[in-house]
Amino acid sequence: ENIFDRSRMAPKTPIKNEPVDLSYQKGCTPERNPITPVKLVDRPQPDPWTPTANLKMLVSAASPDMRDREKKKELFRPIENSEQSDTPDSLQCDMVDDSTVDEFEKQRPSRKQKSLGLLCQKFLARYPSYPLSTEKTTISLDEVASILGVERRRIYDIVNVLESLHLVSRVAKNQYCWHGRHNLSQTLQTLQEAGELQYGELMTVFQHKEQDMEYKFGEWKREIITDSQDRALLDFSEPDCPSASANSRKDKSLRIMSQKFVMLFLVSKTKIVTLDIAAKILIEETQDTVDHSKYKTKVRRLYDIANVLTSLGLIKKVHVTEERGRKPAFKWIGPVEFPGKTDELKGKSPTSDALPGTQRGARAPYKICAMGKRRFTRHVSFNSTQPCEGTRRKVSSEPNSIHQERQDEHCSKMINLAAVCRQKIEEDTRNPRTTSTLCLLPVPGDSDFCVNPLPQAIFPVVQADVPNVSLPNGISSQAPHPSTLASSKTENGNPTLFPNQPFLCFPSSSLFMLCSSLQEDSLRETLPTTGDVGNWSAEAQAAVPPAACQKRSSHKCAWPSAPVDEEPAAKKQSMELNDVPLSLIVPKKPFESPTAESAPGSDCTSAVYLEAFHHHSPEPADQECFDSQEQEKWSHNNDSEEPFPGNEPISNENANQPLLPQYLYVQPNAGLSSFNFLLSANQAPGAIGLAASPLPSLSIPCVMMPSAALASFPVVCSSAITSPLSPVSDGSFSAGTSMNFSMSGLASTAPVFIGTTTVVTPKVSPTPSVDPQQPSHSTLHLNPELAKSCGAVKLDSPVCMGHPVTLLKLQQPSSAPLTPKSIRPARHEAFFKTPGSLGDPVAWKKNEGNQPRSASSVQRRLEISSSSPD
DNA sequence: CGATCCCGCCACATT
DNA sequence: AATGTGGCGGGATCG
Repeated sequence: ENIFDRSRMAPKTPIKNEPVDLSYQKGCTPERNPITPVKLVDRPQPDPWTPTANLKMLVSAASPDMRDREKKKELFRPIENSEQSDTPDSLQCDMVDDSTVDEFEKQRPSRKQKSLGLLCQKFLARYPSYPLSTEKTTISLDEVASILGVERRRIYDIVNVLESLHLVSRVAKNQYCWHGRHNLSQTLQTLQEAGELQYGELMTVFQHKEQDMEYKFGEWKREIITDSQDRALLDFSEPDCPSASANSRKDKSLRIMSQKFVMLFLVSKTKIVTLDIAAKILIEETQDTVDHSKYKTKVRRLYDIANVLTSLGLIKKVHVTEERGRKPAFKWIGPVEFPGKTDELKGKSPTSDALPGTQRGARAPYKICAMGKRRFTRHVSFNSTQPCEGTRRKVSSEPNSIHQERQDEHCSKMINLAAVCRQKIEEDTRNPRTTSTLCLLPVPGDSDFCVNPLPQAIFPVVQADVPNVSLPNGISSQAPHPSTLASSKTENGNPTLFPNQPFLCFPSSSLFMLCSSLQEDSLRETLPTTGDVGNWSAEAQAAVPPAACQKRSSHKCAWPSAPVDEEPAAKKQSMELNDVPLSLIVPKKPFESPTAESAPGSDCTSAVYLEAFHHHSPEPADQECFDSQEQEKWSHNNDSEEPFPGNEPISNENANQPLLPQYLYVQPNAGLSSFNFLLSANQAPGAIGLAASPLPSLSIPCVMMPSAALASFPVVCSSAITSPLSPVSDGSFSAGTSMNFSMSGLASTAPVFIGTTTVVTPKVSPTPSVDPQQPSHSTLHLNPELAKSCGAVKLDSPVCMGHPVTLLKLQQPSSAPLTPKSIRPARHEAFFKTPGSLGDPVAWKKNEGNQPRSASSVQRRLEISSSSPD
């Protein structure tokens, strides 16, 4: 419930009603709610006359908390409340009272409904995950508490944890400032490093045999005790001046605990920490006198923290079974790797400041404060920038380092994206059935690229909504076009699994990197886990003029060869820029120009860049980044050759070209793109060359999918694409050349098929020359064709046991926005729609709490942007 | 019955 | 002194 509506809730919504409820109501008709708890509440079937009920009633009546209950009750009966408000009659009230009592009794909101986790979600739903830098959201504890219908005490619990991660900061009494997740990755990185120092070794021990653990633990404790004082302070950024602010404060424990808790995760190899261990470690009590009560208390606190972290989508509950049985534990599902070289990036990105329209610019100069102290110098942001003041409270923490935000954001986005993907994958791996899946099927043509034929080779498709969770506003949330939406839903419902089908189906809104050959060492390339991602983007950014980054809106294709200078024309500004998850990769090769030429005519929703990517292989050793477990998992399922997008090793040696892996990268549209693709351009022999005019010269094993500007669409590609065949994109693409993806932007989301097989690739309109401008026409024509082709494929090739669904998708999208004018509007629409509003409720629910948040943020952004002409 | 964790008392901090 | 914070743990609920 909460998840959906946040769109409407303005921070200052009247306290009267639960904002959530209101929105909810608006969004859905009451009739639809039957299943929701609310419904239950409404049900006037008071049966209060059970002994228990009476008793409870009396008690509640007598107790002061009656109020609260009333409040809660209201929360749970959104509809009624709203009605009431509308009809201000005492009568109503009375009725309410009666019913309330009864109802109340009956369904005293279950404990769960009042859980801290839920509360936290509500809380988070009120604020954008990635607030615009310009908007400073202040949080009034009182207000929030009343709005959410809880005592302030509870809010403290939440805020304290959030504060420990720098999602908020205390500004004044009763006032907090919302920062969002912009700096989250950085914070986490800092924590990781700190954790490494503090717990690294210990955790290692823990993870292994418990035997020596005890011993180690004791040793560790002693150690800690000796110098921990110092350390502890360090870790906690807050205490800017540890010395000054008399560490006397014993408070902050929740914050500190929270940070430590997070550290444990980050340090842990398995990313799983049991409460038991965490509690023990965190007690840090001098002696092993882990007195039970203390332990108990610690655990209780950890639950509190865990709830919040869970709401943030950073951890999830799991159970680990050990000799003793199963223990409660939590698994880290947040970003794992962080760009190691923040500093470098910083220095490197010339563009950052230059970015046009960057709101950031408006910000006050940030000070870099060396608060970090010894080891944290680097992570300035971590500490509040203020000079120490007497007390912590006084220190109004400045929004954490604003500097290098772009990079950070960028990186974090990447990371988040990756994390999301990974998470999703993991989940899916576990329950393939529940989620839509991305199937990588054996690709006939190219072995390098080939996917494991095993049935297991099912990859989760990242739903459009999924990415939303962690992604910054623009990025993940592709505002799906209505039609798109429909299609996507369909997809959700039916996992795109084509047994034996030579297609690769990719979820939209995800970033994938496909490479031709697999190499062990290239693991670091793995999208999800690696910190490299950040680097890439950073690099790319640096290399490419900022302007180039965005602009699908402009419809111009920024080709590498073609200077991005045109970009300025694009009005869309920097706003989105920040959100652009990926940066363009500038082609280093000359051959690109041809491509550019061919493409120029067409509007590109997204810019496609080809680039010879050199891995700087900064850290060959990076493998570690990769969660070993994950690796195992993957390898487990597939013979080591998993072509999993993220993990796929980069093609290398076999590449024809001396240049190492080249990637074809499609720049997502600013903010709205559905997904990004990175494909290795290196062509392995037999690799697919894109026949399409755009990249003829390039032999690209794979084709990238354009990020449909607005739409998220699935891409299907067969590995063996013969040159003659041009990938067919949805109508909008007019199936011209693969490169025409750009056009897709106009089109709604349509699945893209890239296939080698003739069957697969219907040559709709092979002509690259297709005018992007008139996608509509082509679209029309094409659609039918596509449909046919699809049908043909389906029928003809056993390979494609494809679901009809898939086919449908293809057709649907095209049909929607055919008219030129519609196109425009469509886009516009897309602009304003957020996955949240459009998305499938179920899907949303499935996702972690953060999704909603991000969505909301997106929405906010969009709304804001709306004001300005596109 | 163990896992969770709500609830709110009450000490301490800040205003 | 009033009000803000938040440690803390009893005990209710959940599974």
